[in-house]
Amino acid sequence: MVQSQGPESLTIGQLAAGGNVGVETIRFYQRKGLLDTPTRESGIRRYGSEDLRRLRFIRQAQAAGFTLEEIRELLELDAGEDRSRARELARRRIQALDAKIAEFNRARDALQRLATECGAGGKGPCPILASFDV
Amino acid sequence: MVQSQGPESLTIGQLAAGGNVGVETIRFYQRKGLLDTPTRESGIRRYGSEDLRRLRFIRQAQAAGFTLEEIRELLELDAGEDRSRARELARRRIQALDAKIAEFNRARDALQRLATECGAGGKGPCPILASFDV
DNA sequence: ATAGGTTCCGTACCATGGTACAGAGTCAAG
DNA sequence: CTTGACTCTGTACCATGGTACGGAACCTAT
Repeated sequence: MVQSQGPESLTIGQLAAGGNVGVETIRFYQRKGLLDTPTRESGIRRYGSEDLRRLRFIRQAQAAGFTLEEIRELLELDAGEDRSRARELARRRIQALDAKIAEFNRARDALQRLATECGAGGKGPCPILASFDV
Repeated sequence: MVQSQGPESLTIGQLAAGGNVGVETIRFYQRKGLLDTPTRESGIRRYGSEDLRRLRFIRQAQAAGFTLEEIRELLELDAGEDRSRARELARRRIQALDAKIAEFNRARDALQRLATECGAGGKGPCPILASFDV
């Protein structure tokens, strides 16, 4: 096992574990420009807590529905001066999220209806298609 | 222009238009077993309102987060007798939807925070990563 | 009867977000 | 000083959900 040398000197495997992703995913993000590839003093590259923070951000942002490409832009923006662009991206995404949340709630209702009707002890097939005919 | 002959005799193009998808998408769904491929009396296949209903169901179910594979199963179930299986799928999906809705709400809050902090007229970069550090 | 828009069928290609090697190098513990 | 775990680089492959295209057949209005 590779021994830890503090939070500022993680191997790629430790970084991956810390972000709950596979090593290959880290490399994939590096190729996409989402994480940078540190220079190496020895044969092995070392990562710090900032990398871990970025990695975790990526996963959060993904969960918020951002694409990797959008996340790449957000990461650039985080360092830059363009406040309006960041606000714009956030605003758009909030709208998309609101739409999705509403849609999911409608779907939830339809499924609830389905589960109820289907559980009502009747016989024959469940009216699956019908349960979505709003 | 191809003339309509009533709701029970749609061309693939009309079906596609009615379901708000492209013709190629219909064919794709046919290949995947989500829609069936009617026999043709003449050189051109004809579709009916039941096909349109299935097509619309597919889009609804997709919006509810079902994969095409799951949708295929739902469509089979709709005709069959296995009420418990359908209920099970619905139940699982409701749980997944609830989780997603909660996640999206959290993300929404983070983005709202970001937009606010970022819009507060300060100078320098927005604390994008920080806004997701819960 | 011919031109145009559709349809048919097969196959190829695309984006997104990874995942899986192979072969060589590195590193730490025993 | 070897062994075993881990890393590095490059390239290939995967699933999902489509989208595009070529060439032939078809169908309808003129």
